[in-house]
Parts: sequence; structure tokens; C-alpha cells
Amino acid sequence: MMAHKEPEEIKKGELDKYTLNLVSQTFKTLGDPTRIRILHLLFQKEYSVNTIAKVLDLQQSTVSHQLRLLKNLRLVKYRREGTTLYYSHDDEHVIDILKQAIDHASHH
Amino acid sequence: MMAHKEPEEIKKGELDKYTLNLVSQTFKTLGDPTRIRILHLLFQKEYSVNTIAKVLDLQQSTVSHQLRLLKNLRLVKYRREGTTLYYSHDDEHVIDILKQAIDHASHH
DNA sequence: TGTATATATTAGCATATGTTCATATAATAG
DNA sequence: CTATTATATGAACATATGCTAATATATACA
Repeated sequence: MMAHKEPEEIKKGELDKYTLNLVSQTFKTLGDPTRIRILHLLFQKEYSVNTIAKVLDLQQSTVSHQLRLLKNLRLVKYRREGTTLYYSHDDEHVIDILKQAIDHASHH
Repeated sequence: MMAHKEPEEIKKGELDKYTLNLVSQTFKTLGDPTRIRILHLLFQKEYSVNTIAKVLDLQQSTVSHQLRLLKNLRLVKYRREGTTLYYSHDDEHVIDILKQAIDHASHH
């Protein structure tokens, strides 16, 4: 339950900094409608940047910016084919958590 | 998987607005270190506002503000005893998701 | 080389967010 | 009532965030 315990200052049962940062950053990244829509689109299969933009009615720049955030957190990866980059999800666990949340929220 | 489908404009497999808002708002709320620390503290049992502030080394005002956010999203509830309010978590599913994320993140 | 297409990047702006300080409210004891 | 304790609230501030417009980069191809 608690790993990476450098002998720093860890209070009774408190989360260590590393875990706290990673968890909050991950949730913060999931806490935006645009990024959720992108990840939701990538549930089934990979999509190019332009296709994502068209399907979700977003600007190419917007999609690119958000994909960079998602890529920094290793939530998506990409594959190149010519000038086209095909993005797909890259963290089964986070995707699973997102699916749970969507499922929970959509049941009213 | 998709409920509350008012016959509005729902594209192929896209999330409806209600679900999208609820999910993103929930994740956004979980995306802050202070709120995670508070919720993590409430994993086991209820705590008063002042106790939370002392244990987590936060100002009373900060804790109160964040608890209000959490309460608005029904993530916590409280019980009054005199002038003291004892807060506890109020959404098993979200707590479970938070636990999963912490567990996943702490395993390095 | 030059052109076309796909994507990335930078800067700017408006809005959102989290904390602090000061103050207000609520409940209890005397 | 007054005083005390616990909590909530409002304003102000600094910082973070997300989008857009413009531009840059990269790959492919003639």
C-alpha cells in the first residue's frame, strides 16, 4: 500500500510525496472534459490527431496540446505512419478507472 | 453504460453532457493534493475540522473550504456534536477509486 | 528543390483554482 | 446576556489552466 518510503518525513499513515503527486496529477489530468472525451474515444482503437479533432469538433491545436499532456503522463502513446500520428491509450489501469467512473456516473 | 439519454444531440458513442460533467468534476475534485490528503485521512474514520487541520498541518479555513467542495460533490458528509462537526466520506465508489489509484501509484 | 499535409509549438488571454486573512455564524457554558 | 469554542464565509491575491491564433517543424512526394 505504501512504497518508496525514503526515510524522510512520513507521518502516521500519511501518503508519501511521490505517491501524492502522482495520484493528484493523474486525477487532475482526468479532470477535464476535453481529455476525457479524447480518452473515451481511444477506448476502442487508435486515432490520428486530425481525426480526433474532427470527431470531437475540436481544433487541431487543442487536441495536440491535450495529447501532449496525456503523453507526458504516459496515458497515451503514438505510432507514426508517414506524417500521421496514431494515438492510443497506454495505461490500462487508468483507463479502467476512467471506465468505472463513467459507468458509475452514467447510471444516473 | 450510457444512461439519461435525453433525445438531444448525442453523437456516435459520445458521452452525454451530464455524465461528462459529473465525471470530470469528480476527477477534478480528486486532482488536488490537499483534498486527497483529507479523503485519505477519512478512509478509516470520521474527524473534526480542527483535527483534520492539525493532523495535516493546514489552516482551519483551508480545510473548511475544501470540505465544502467535497460536500458539494457528496464525497463527504458530516455529523454534528455540539459545536463540533465530524466529517466522514460519503461515496464508497469514489473512495474505492481513490484507493485503487493510490495503490497503483504507490507500487512505485 | 518546392509544395502539400499532418502535427507541434509558442504566446497571449480569459477564466479557474487554492490559499490566506479577516470576519461572521453557530452552539454551548456560565 | 457574555464569553468561548468550532466552523463557515467572503475578499483578495498569486498561480494554474485551457483555448485560440499564428507559426514552426516534419514527412512525403513531384
